[in-house]
Amino acid sequence: MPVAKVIVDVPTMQTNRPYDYEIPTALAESVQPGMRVWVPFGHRDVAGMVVAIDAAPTFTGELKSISSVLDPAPVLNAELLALAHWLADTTYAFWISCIQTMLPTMLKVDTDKTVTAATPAGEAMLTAPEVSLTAMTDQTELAKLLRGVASGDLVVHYRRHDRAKVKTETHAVPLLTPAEYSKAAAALRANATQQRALLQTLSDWAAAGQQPAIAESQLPRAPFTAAAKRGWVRLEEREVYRDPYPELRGAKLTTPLPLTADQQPVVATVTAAVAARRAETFLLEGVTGSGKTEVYLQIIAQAIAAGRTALMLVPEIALTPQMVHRVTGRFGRQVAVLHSGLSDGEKFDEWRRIQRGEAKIVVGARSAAFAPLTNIGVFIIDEEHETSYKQDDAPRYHARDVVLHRAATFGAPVVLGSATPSLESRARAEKGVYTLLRLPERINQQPMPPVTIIDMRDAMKKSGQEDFSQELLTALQDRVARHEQSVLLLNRRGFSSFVMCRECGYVVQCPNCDISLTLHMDTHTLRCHYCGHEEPIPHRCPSCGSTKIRYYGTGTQKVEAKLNELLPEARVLRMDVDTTRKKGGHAKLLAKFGRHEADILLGTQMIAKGLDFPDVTLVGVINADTGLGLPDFRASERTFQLLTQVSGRAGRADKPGSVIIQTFNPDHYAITYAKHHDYEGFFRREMAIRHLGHYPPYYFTIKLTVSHQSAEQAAKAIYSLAKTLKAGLTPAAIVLGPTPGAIARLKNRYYYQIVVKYTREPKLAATLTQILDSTQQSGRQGFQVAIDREPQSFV
DNA sequence: AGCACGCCGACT
DNA sequence: GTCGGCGTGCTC
Repeated sequence: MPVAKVIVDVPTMQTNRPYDYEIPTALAESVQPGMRVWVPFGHRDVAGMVVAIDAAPTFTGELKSISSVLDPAPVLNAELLALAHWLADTTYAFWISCIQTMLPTMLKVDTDKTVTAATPAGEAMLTAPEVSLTAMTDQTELAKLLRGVASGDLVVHYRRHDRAKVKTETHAVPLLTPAEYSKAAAALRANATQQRALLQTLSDWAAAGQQPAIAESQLPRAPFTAAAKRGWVRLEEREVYRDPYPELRGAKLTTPLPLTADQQPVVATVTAAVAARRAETFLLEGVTGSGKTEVYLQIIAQAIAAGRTALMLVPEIALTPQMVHRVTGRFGRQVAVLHSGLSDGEKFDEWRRIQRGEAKIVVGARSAAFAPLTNIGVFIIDEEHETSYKQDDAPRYHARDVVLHRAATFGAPVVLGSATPSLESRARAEKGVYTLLRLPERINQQPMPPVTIIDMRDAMKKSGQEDFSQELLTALQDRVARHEQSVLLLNRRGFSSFVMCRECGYVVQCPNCDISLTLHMDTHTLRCHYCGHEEPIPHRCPSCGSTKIRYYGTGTQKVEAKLNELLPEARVLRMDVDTTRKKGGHAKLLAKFGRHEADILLGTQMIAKGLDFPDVTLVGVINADTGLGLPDFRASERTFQLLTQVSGRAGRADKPGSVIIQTFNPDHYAITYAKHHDYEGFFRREMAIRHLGHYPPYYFTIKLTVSHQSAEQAAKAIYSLAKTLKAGLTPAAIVLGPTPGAIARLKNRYYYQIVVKYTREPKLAATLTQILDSTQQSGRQGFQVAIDREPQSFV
């Protein structure tokens, strides 16, 4: 007797495995792996996912039966089901959580718990025939209802409501001939203007053989329903897709641009791998403006021509209309776009277009790595170094790993593109694991803009300004006078979280770890998140003795005000989380700047990515240092990447551009290599440092976090966890901590963590699984354990 | 996550 | 004597 293996929607360690269910004869034909089902579980009903159909149960007890099937066809195919299993294994996340992240939100089943009256006494307890307990906030009311359940006066129901709403439009199917319509019109009363207009419209549609949506007629719905009753027309509900980019439709498709001598071999090499169905990974190192996007588009075109599909990932922030326009402009409606700016309905519809094979190209942010494309011919990850490809919460996956895994199953090449590849990827290219491809020249042979480094230690003394050097102010003034535009980057990473001397640029370091200390305002101390070292906040600089040592950080609002004061004639556009919160706010601001309605675009990180304005001839970086001060071994890498990227924004068209970088650390290698646009130089230097410090890419890393409402409980748990962990490790592994989390208390929970650096640990996976299991058993009292492989940061 | 089962304090 | 507190264990 066949049984369904079901992963139930109960995200706990104990239930993180398939449960056997009998398939009722009525459903024997319809139940398939990849379908969502509704099953009895314990004392209630829950949603679940069928992951397999087996010939016989492994469970020896009495089986329960599947109550109902929620999907007419599987929502996950065999490849994606296997991917979910692999994802759960590699990220230590619950299987069901992985399944849910792979599906659009609209396919998540909402369960609602309600009560209805079973007796007259029960009726008296309820304000409505059916009362929901899920949304109940009033605790005394809830207690009252639960007593009613206990006494038998009320009965509990578990209702599921599917969010998956398909949008429909009403279409009109004309049933008469034009001649018959004019006859009907003639029979109308003289004042029936609306009916007459409707008959005319229907007659036109009948003549043209059309069955359009009634909305197109500009007539109200009422006359249509009346007409349907008279047999003049039949109304049909037809499914439509919610189109996130209606404005892009109807435009003529762009044609491929001629390739440069650099681009051509890149396209040829990758398309050869596509044709050979070879799962080779290419690292495409191309400077800003070297025409990477055109290369991607032509590779995609080749894959589509070969009858295959293509998946392209871009960072969320780069999914501007500009970018979407380039891809849809080339491939039209074959493209599906997936990103967080879409409504749930739009995402669901794009997802269904992909699943049905109607969209063959997917462009999307991180989670688009799970797009239900079949027969994928090529994978592309643009700006491959971007940290947003790693998800911060469970399942803690990296989109790059997901793509590489899928590429192996499809036998398809992967292109990782970046002007500043992550050290991990560049090192793999060095070792021959990836194939390195280069686009060293900008597309129109333009030189990279000259970069001037301003030493703020001197500049502050001269100008008396802490945010603006005289050089930067003069340059800005000059651009305003010439009606050219400027971009000003305020590097906000690490806002106020570290302590630096304004006199000499000294940042307080840990004596044991070669890493800057983090400010903890709750305890007024500086702490090291690697080894747990702690010291009081100094009042004098330990290096030069100055008293100008303070928390470092500055805000966009403050800088904007300063700018208005110093350059009153300049029109400033501020772009940060506050001004772009609204949907489309980001795009609106950029469009405004593009229309030349401002002289200076002032913003954080988000202005560094994917924007291309021909009239920008000056890029200024107000504070290049903030990233450097972070207690993060990737601080130099991130600073270099940011500075290089933002520098590439100056003078992309016919006007030459220049870059001014203000810093308190003018001699830091991340800044000097960025000045010379020297990625390779930076790579060698940083690799040497990583080697010495036993950091990635020489070592793998894993972070374990324990949290609990009680600080003592959490601390106790992390030490016992550390003991178990160390028992499963070889002596070669380096264990950092336990230390308190960067934010020791979050939402009234206390966090402790351990970081392990290792190269080869055969027992590590088993040990981690064991840790997860044991903390769940003993941890009934609210322990949470999180495992993060290759965390973005150690803090 | 829910929910029941089961063993100890302040009430009708 | 009981009602009910929430610790512990299970859900095919």
